[in-house]
Amino acid sequence: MERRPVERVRGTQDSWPHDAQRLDAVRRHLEATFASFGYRRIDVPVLEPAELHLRKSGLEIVSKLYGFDDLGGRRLCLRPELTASVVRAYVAQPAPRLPVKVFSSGPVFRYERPSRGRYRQFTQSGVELIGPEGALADAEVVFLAMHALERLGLRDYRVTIGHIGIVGELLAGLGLTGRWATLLMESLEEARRHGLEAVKTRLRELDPELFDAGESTGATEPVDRLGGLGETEARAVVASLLAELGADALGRRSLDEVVERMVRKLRAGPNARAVERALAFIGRLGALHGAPGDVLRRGRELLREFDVDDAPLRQLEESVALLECMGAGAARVQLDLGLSRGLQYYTGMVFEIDHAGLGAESQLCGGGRYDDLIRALGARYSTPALGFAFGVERVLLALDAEARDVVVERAADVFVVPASAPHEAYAIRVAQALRHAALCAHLEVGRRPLRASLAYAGREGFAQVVVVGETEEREGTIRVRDMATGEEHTVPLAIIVAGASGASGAAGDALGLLRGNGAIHETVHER
RNA sequence: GUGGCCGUAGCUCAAUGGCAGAGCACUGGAUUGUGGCUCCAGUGGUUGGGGGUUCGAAUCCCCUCGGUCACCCCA
Repeated sequence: MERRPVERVRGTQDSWPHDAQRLDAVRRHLEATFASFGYRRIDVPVLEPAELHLRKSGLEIVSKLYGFDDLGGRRLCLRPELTASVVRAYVAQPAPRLPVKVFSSGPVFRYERPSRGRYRQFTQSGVELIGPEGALADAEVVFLAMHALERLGLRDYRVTIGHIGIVGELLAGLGLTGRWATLLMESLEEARRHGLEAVKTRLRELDPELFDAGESTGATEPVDRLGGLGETEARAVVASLLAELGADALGRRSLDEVVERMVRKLRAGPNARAVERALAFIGRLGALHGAPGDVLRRGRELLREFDVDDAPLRQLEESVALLECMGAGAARVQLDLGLSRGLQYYTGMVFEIDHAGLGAESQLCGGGRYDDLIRALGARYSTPALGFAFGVERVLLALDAEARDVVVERAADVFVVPASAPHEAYAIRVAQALRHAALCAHLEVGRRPLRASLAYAGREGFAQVVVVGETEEREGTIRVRDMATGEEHTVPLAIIVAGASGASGAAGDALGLLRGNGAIHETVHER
């Protein structure tokens, strides 16, 4: 038989009661805030068809998907986030009336290299708001996320807001769609962090043909070297040119293949120019970050220069103004027009919340607007929507970083000890009576010497211990020991029983004694 | 995914090529129905795992698993 212990799966955690309670307390605080804004819980599966997350999530998520085939040969995955599942649920059964305001919490999975604050299984808690469009909805969702942190007592966080729609307008204006639009969207984040040259290098590797065509023809002077020729004519021209050069140069490729490639390449001029122009814009846009007023002003200038519709920027401006109304001032909020986020379903406002005390994994929350996702997941209609999710473990780390406590409320604990074996039955009755009176009664089941039980109760921090033995059983009483003072009182069991069914006077006194002045506010804090 | 550091008792750590140890914790006793202090005794280790070098490896080398830090990316 194998003796070695079975190891925990990499990137997962065991949370013993102390930590599990803290996590649960944070999650409940977040959910209470969501509820206070009118959101209600929705539960969705941890297990989903892999396709759900392959459709619109983007390479980043897809490459980290915990996927597998089940016994029926279905391609499944452990969900990497909550939004897609909630939207899937909505598409399957749309609510009769909009808006839909739901929150969900639970484990999500990403196959990454683990480190502090980054786990393969972690807990997300977030909201989705389906229905409303416009700046007020954007602002309220961001404010909700901020307010949730405020209510936990956090102060050292910062919100960064951007808007994917700005690049979207530009690409649409340049007629860029499909693969290139996606590639360029992805480049925004890269440009922001590593500069435009890094983006160009990557794109050149990805599609040297198209890109070099743009470079060689010159970005300022686009040339469609096939003029207005139709497809058939163009191919004929290219084929005849090749014939003049001699077909030997063609190598193993068939003539048709080569002709098609060349036609495509020669036609690449305008497209490549569009890419160039988009990149120039993206490079400039990615550099726009900082205080809202400043960024908005520079953003307007950039859009005018490139002749791009400034509707997204105006909406962003409105959201910032509304956030200010809500009390979320510029001290906490900054704009970053290069912010694009890894999930590709975002279409409009996007935001992140970071905490200064967390080092490399500083992001507490991420979200944004995903107006196309509902259609992308199969609905025949399109519905605007937005949402965000917190990383609950990271919120916990942030609380630690700010030396904040999480308050866990619970009933008082009482330790019930039979003084000797013959009185175990009576001790059981006593414990049950205490439980009926809304106390947490821990029965000593170890059958160890009384002093060992008391030593244990002392170390464990029980405020009150109930000892019952021969005398107590005969008299129908319990002996209550205050562990802090060593004082003991004898209380008739009948009073406790009466107290359980709404009592006053003596019963109230007795229960107050056991509770040590009512419910204990246990402060749980890891140091 | 790339690079660095770490892994010895439940916990914190010592032992740098020569008998695997200490403190705390845990269990029992001194004290038969009364804890915290004190004293005595005890349990607990394939030194993360596998292979190699060596008369001899916790120690040196290789592989691997796990953790962690910085990148990358994200919650």
